[in-house]
Amino acid sequence: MMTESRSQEEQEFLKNYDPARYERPSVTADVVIFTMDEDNELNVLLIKRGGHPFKDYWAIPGGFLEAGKESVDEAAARELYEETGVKVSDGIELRQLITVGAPDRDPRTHVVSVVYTALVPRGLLAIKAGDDASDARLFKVRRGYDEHGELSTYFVSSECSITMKHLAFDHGFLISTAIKRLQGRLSYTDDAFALLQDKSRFEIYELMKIHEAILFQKLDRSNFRKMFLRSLVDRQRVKEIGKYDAAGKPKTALYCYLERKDYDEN
Amino acid sequence: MMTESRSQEEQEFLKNYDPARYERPSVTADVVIFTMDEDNELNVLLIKRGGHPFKDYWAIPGGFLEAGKESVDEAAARELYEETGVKVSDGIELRQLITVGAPDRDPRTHVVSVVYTALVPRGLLAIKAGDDASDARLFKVRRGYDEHGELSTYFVSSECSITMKHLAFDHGFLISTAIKRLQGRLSYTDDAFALLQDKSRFEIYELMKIHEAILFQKLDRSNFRKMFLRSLVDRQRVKEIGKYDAAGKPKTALYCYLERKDYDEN
DNA sequence: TTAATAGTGTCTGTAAGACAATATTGC
DNA sequence: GCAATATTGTCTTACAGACACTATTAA
Repeated sequence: MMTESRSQEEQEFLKNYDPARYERPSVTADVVIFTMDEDNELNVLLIKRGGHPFKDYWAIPGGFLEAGKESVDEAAARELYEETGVKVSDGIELRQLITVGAPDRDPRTHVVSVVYTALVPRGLLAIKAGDDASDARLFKVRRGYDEHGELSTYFVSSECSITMKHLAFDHGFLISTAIKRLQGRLSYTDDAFALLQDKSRFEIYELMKIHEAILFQKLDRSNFRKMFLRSLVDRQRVKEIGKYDAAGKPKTALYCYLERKDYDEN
Repeated sequence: MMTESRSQEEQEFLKNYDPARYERPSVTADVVIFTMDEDNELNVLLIKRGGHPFKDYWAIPGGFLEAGKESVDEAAARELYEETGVKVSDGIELRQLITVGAPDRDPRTHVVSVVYTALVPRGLLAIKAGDDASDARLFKVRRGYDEHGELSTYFVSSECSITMKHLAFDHGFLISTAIKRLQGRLSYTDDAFALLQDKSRFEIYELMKIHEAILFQKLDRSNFRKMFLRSLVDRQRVKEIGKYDAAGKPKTALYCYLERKDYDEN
């Protein structure tokens, strides 16, 4: 990023620049946070809005960018931390999904939202409602037929079940987009590993459960295993770390994920 | 997008809402515009900045979002139209690429840029420099070894050759990201068709040249043909529209692209 | 004993990539 | 004529998906 001085003339220009000349929108960083629960189902974190607009509606966590102080990525990381206690520096996946900016999507003012997807292992989650929320909890993501016989996505917690359409703002659309992206990326990224309880110690079928949860579909054990051994073990994306117990008896094999430089960004 | 009233209380809240409470960043919509030239090379449209900052540097076209008046997508479409005379309503591909928002990427003020990729057939282009630009032209995108022996991307027009690093702001990074995304999407999207001179009347190898230009790599004619017939003709993405001339003699077969609902969005 | 989980093997169809052979076209 | 372009075919390897068979473990 080149921000060093380029000319005396430019310095002069900048001194006289008035940033208030143009009408500006607000910018938020929102995060669709996914995890896996004890039942091997895909979960999404929703907060119950404590204030207007959409008071008492469920929404994805997000907050306004503090202009001049932080980048949009940093705002997203901050939001993730505030809501879950998880830090990006801990190696959590936080990836840009889409930016939405229709003038009327927020009734207060023109809000441009930069939306991220985060994949967090359940064990690391310490969920707390931020100051703008009255509640925060995980919802199981399910696909099923609604009252009109249409296949649609809905969200289930211990206390309530809500449909995509009943979320605040356009958040139903955003989560739907996030799920489709997650499904599309599954075969050529390491997204599934990010949802493992322990990346350095897992069984094949643990990973398969994650694939199944994301795709909403049962997979063939034999074929998944073949894929795993070929695409991951043979290509050194993953290492076997022993399949015998202390007594030397064969046990279910354990594997360890090998971190790599990122291959899809930049 | 739900913006209808939800409660009397919320109406009251909105009446008293003061949008000036928070410091806001500026938002721009920038567009990386690709096309193919007569030499079957990938081209990108750059403008020469007419004012500070980065005066006289080459940059991708873009402009500030008019808050409250237009969506970010509309701002990008407007920018595309101003620079090339091409309208999204004419069926031009305009796709979100990435949003960048570091506080210091623009020396004037905190600018969040939502960056799009546009794929435009050469024949439709009517390039004109916008009011903030002193020049606008197409540059061939090439890969080659720089003075340090590093493989890098650079841009060549009839008059000058510039490297990625010498573009304004972080635009080198943005174009680089756009190219990688284009390459990655090539095999599972219809991006290549968007660059055809005439989608309803083209030869197989015309499409192959586009693939080659995007991948910076020669392809095997025989194998490309097989892929084309299997994945595109058999699956009705494309239709043969005759391989005989008026006299009934066999000619190079012509194909017609069949429009479809989008499969990657939503 | 049953049911669920874990692991292996087989068969088919499809597809990618390398490469050879043969037309056709435009200078 | 040559060179570039167009078309077809062969061969090998790889892999996805369907499915059958066998162990092992836990209730």
